[in-house]
Amino acid sequence: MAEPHELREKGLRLTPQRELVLAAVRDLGHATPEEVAEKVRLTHPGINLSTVYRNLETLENVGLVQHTHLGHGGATYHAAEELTHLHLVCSKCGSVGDAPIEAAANFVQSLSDDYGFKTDVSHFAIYGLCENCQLPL
Amino acid sequence: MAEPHELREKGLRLTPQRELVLAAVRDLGHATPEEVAEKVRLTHPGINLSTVYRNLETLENVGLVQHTHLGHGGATYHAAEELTHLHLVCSKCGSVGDAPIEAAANFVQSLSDDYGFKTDVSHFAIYGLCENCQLPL
DNA sequence: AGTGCAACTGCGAATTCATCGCAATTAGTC
DNA sequence: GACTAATTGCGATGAATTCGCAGTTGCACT
Repeated sequence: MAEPHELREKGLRLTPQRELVLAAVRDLGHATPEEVAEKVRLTHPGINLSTVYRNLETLENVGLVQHTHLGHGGATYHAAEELTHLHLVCSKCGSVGDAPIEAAANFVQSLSDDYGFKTDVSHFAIYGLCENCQLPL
Repeated sequence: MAEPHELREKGLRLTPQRELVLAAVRDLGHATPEEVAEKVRLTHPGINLSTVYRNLETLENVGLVQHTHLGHGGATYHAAEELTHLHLVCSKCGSVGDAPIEAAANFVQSLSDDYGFKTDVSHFAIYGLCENCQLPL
């Protein structure tokens, strides 16, 4: 069959490290580079952190993964196909909740209509207080 | 008269550095700590970066300034009274556009109704493509 | 299967950004 | 004018990310 691997289709070389990084991102949902490295090390202990960073960047360039800024400093990565939700980041407890993308549809539309701004929903993070953290102390 | 200084009203000591940091944030609209330091150095060359960081933190604690994450790593600070707009951050050119908060009112409301999530509009950054960067190459 | 080249990896060093400890200074109080 | 605690400067420290380079390895082409 010689079904070409998805990485090869993107013009990338197929290395164990690269496959594992992609798999880790898919498994983890969203994860920091550090977490990805940790996951990869389960099956490939020697992998270097630089390699993880470089592969995340490469995979992002070909559109297989994407990153989001969920607050503080670090970026978190997720698989590109998994763009079915918004991230609701709690500024207090740091939890990351989900909401369907449709919840933002009207908002996105009106930003486009009124300001010519095309909101990139995939790079979208929403800050606030989650339900739990609103409870009285 | 003896009109007490706004900083003293908040229980803070009135130092030249602190005043200048606050003034810089107000002048600059939004700025990184580094940019604030640069601005302050125009009139107070010796100011230390740590002092800027500490004062930004202090001023944030008493509610005179706030910070937002506009993307990459760094936080940007703005005066608290200037919370009248959303930040539309262009992922390509990095420009930061404005839109009135009301543009998000429905969206915020529905997140609250449907998910119990209280969106903190002041800490809100919206990623996407600005009008210019949508133009054909 | 063997060869060659460019892409990729590992590793350590270098950068960048933010925080911390401590001694000297200084604002505000009496 | 003197006292005390807050604040500053400065250098060290720490975390996160990037970079240079030499060695390795995928894969295209015999």
